[in-house]
Amino acid sequence: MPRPSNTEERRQQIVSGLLRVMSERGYERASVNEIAKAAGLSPGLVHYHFSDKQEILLVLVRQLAARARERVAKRFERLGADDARGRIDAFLDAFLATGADADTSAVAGWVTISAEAIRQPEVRAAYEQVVRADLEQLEALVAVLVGKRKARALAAGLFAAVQGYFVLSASSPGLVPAGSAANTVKHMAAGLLDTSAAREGA
Amino acid sequence: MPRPSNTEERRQQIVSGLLRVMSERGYERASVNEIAKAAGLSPGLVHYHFSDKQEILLVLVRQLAARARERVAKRFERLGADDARGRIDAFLDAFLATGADADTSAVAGWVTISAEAIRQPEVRAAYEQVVRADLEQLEALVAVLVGKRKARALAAGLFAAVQGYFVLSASSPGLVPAGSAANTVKHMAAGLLDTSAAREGA
Amino acid sequence: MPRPSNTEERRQQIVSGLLRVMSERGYERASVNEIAKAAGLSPGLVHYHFSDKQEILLVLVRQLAARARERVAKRFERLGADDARGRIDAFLDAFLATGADADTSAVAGWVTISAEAIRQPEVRAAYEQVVRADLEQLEALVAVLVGKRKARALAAGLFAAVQGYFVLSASSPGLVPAGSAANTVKHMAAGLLDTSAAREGA
Amino acid sequence: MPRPSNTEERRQQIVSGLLRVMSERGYERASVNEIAKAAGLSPGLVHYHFSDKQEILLVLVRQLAARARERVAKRFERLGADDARGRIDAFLDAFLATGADADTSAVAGWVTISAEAIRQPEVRAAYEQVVRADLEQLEALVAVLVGKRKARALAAGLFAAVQGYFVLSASSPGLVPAGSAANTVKHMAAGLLDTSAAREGA
DNA sequence: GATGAATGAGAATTCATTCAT
DNA sequence: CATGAATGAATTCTCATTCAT
Repeated sequence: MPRPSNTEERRQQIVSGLLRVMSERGYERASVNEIAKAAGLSPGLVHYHFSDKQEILLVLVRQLAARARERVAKRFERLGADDARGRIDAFLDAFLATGADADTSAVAGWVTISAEAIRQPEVRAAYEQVVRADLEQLEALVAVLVGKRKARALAAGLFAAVQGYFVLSASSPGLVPAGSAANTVKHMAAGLLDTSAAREGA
Repeated sequence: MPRPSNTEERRQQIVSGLLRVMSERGYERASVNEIAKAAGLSPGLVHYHFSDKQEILLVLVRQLAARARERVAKRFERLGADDARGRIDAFLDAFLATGADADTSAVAGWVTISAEAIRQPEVRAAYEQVVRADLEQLEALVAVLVGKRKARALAAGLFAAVQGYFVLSASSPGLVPAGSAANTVKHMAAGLLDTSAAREGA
Repeated sequence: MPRPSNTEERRQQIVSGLLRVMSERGYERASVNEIAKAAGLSPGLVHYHFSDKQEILLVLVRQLAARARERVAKRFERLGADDARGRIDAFLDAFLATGADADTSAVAGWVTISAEAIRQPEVRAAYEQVVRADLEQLEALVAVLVGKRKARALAAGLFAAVQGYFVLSASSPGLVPAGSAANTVKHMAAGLLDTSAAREGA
Repeated sequence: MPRPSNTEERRQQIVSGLLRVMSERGYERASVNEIAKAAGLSPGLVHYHFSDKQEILLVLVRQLAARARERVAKRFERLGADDARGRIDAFLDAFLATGADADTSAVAGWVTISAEAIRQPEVRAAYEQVVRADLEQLEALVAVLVGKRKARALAAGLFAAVQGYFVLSASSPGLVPAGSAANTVKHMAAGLLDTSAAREGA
């Protein structure tokens, strides 16, 4: 009679431990020992559940992305299926209203991940996959208003603004007026989409 | 007759070495040995010219910022002193026209620095200082058009978009339509500032 | 009614697992986890049936030796009890005809065991015991032809050649002409024993 | 004025340290720390002079082989260039007279290397290269007496006997009559080559 | 100024073994 | 008998920094 498996719970503890330590010390300096300590586990157990440190990071990438998607989905539920403008705002709110201001360590973690994606091919692959999915979702919403031709660039611009707020709020909190991020990006969206839509329509 | 000091040249070589190695391997994995090799110098000499690795990074932060300021200033020369809109576009072009598309390693280096700024207090201080200076410059330009009250938030939004393009182009090149960054942010600026200015003026 | 013991079967699975893994990775790198996996069992069970990793190795030593003895005995059955020359050839064939050419992993395992015997006293003891038994058997056969005085050294020489073929075929397959081992050692035996016997007889 | 390089001396110390420790504990259990201790150096220095543990082993393989070649060459000096039989005996003496009996740790090291060559591709490559060179040298000598057709197999047989003596003397000293190795293999050679030569000539 | 050898403190990772179930 | 989670020591390797020359 084997002991009931608690692997998923343990893996989750470890992933959370990585996020906690990483947001305080960066990925490289997040030693497996400290991750284990933060998770309340022994160091050896980390490598029992994960083949290496990078694998923990990859799970974290997907987990943070999944959380964001859930926030988006939850906001979408309250909106009509054809309210493209409302959905764009909801998308931006989902990322910035609770992302940049609220969950400091998730934002710090995400920015750290972005930087790691520059050189670690597997991290980059995971990062690109989730970014591509988000971008495509936003692009589809934008396309309703301005047409497919311009949608990709405009969506990228809005998404860049979101990512930029993450960076600035993690690296230089205090420089960005508190609570302004979501509103400002929604204004940007309005400016981009209304004038574009107008011109497009003309 | 003492030999003429080549300290400044050596320091520059080392800083450039750090940028090169860092853009390929990140800051933590940029070992002093590799920095020295990239600089064509011996490892020992690095510590003759810099007290520690972090000091090289701090110089690099200021150097990358100075280059950006120069690009801005050069573009300003061609514009009238009262052409606020032109100056905003010039500012954004200075960062994105040559920044995101051209100098890959500088962009990768800058994104890496942003992430390091999250935890290393001295890096954060240097980073914040240059970001604050840039932001204040942009804010002043924006204030001409929309008034001081809203300028900070709007400038922060535009600057966030710039930083976000850096991140995306470094971590996920290919997801952002090539060459679209500068134009999209200028459109954002137009949307933000024209509607704001209009409402402000009304 | 207790369930019927499958201990022997399990032990055999584990020993075979060790041989398989060891022939691919060596003894030290043959982790208990991999041995268990190769045996289709759980890691914990390995230590239920064996007190430690070395004990598995000791059983393997005796098992490989027993297999060789069986091959020798089987070949002896076809020969007259007084055909000393035939028996020597049969002995050599038993080791080399199927040993060096056929069962790659057994040969690799045996060579690995030889090396482990250099430092692990218990492995050495088991190894020496089986080597001594083989040597004494061969020595007795040789003694019939050349007398006791020279038998030990000549038997050792032939046995050394056998062991050497094992090493070469495991470490550098391709350097030894395929299929030549048994014949060459039988020629060696002929040369050694006939000239010795002649001189002895003279 | 840099400190004069002592790299070669250090590398030699480390290689000797590996041989010493390896002959007592095997390759896997020869920890870098102990190698360093045996070499009288700090652990970090080992990795300054060698990229990894395996590189030390590769140098050792070539060094042990070079020593054997030198012993062969020294013995050849005393012989006429056309004395093929004398040269074969000299070759065998060079390996066995001082090899198996005298330099215990070199023999133990070599046997250990043979076993490592089974799985580590780079070790195998280095091992095969030196074995091939030795074999070809012996084959050329043998070919003078028995013709090219049979030379390879006979040379391999004699070389196998040499390697087998190494294994037995390292793993089971006491089972081989002391001092008998060289003579026995020379008798084997005589038996093989004289009967072969006779038949060849007939 | 310059060199590159040297140090020693971590870092990730592996693994035999134990043990609760 | 059986499972597989858990432990903690050991190991290889990296690296900023120092220092003799």
